[in-house]
Amino acid sequence: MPEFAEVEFYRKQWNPGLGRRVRSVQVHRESRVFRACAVRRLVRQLTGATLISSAAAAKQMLFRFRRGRWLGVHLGMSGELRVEPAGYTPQKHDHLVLAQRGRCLVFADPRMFGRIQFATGRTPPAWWTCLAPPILSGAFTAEEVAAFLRRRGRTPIKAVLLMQERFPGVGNWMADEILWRAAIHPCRLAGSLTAVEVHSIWRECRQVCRQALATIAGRGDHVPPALNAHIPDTWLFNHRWEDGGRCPRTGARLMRAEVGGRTTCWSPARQRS
DNA sequence: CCAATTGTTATTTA
DNA sequence: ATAAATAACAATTG
Repeated sequence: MPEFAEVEFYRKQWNPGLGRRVRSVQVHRESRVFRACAVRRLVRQLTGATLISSAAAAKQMLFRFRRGRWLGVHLGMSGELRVEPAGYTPQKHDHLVLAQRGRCLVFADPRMFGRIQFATGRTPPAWWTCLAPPILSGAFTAEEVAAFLRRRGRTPIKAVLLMQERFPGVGNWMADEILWRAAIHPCRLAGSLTAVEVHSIWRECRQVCRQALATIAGRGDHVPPALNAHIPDTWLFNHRWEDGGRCPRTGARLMRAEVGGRTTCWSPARQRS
C-alpha cells in the first residue's frame, strides 16, 4: 500500500516514542521481513536504546537511536507502523515490537514484502544515503527527468515512473495520478513524449508529491486521523478502483488495464494514446 | 478454486 | 552486452 506520503504518515505514528527509551524488543525471528537483517544483533543493540529522531525518504524510513544505532523500515505492500498500549501482546502479523514505558511501537506486515534493516555507526547507513534525490528537492530537475526518459525511450511511461532510481517514492497510484494530471496515456513510450509533455511529467510529479504530503501525512506534527481519509474527489485516487468509475474532470468512464506489469487506470477522454 | 492486491528483485527474454 | 519483460515472493479477500 504505502507510497511516498503514506510512508511519511506511518513514520509519524511512532512520534509518541521520540526521546523515550526502549525497554524490550520483541521480534518474530524467522519472519521474511528480517531477510536483510541480523536479528539477534538488532535485539541486543536496541534494548535500552533511546529513540532520538526519524526521517522518511522515498518508501524508506530511518529511525535514529542514541549511540549510533539506526533502524530502517520499508513497508512493502502491506506494512504499517502503529502504537499500542504498554503491555501489548504481539499478534500474528506483528514482526517487530519496541516496548517503551508507556507504549509499544509496532511494525506489522501481513504479506511480508516489507523489510527491516539495522546498522550501527556515526553516520547513516549506505542503504539510506544512496537513495535517489527526493522529488521535492532542487536536485530533481526537469533536465534530469528528460535525460532519464530518453534513456528509457522504449519503455511505457507508466513503467518508467515506477523506477525508484529516478522517481523515489512513486508507486502505482501516484504514477497513475501523475499521468492523469499531465494528460498522458500510460502506454506512451517514454521516448515519444514531446518536450512539453516531459515538462508536465516533471511538474505533476512535484505537484502530486506536495499535495499528497499535505493531505495524507498532515502538516508539522499534526497527523490525519486515518490514512487517505481526506483525499479530495477531484483526484483520480478516489475513483480508480470503483467499478464504472468516472474521470473527475471529464465525467467519462475510466479505463483499467495492465501496463508495465501493474494494473493501471486512466481516463481515455484526457489521455490519448 | 481462481483472480486480485498501492513493491522489489532475480531471472529470462529480446 | 544492455534493457525490457516476467516470475517469484506471501497472505488475504472477493
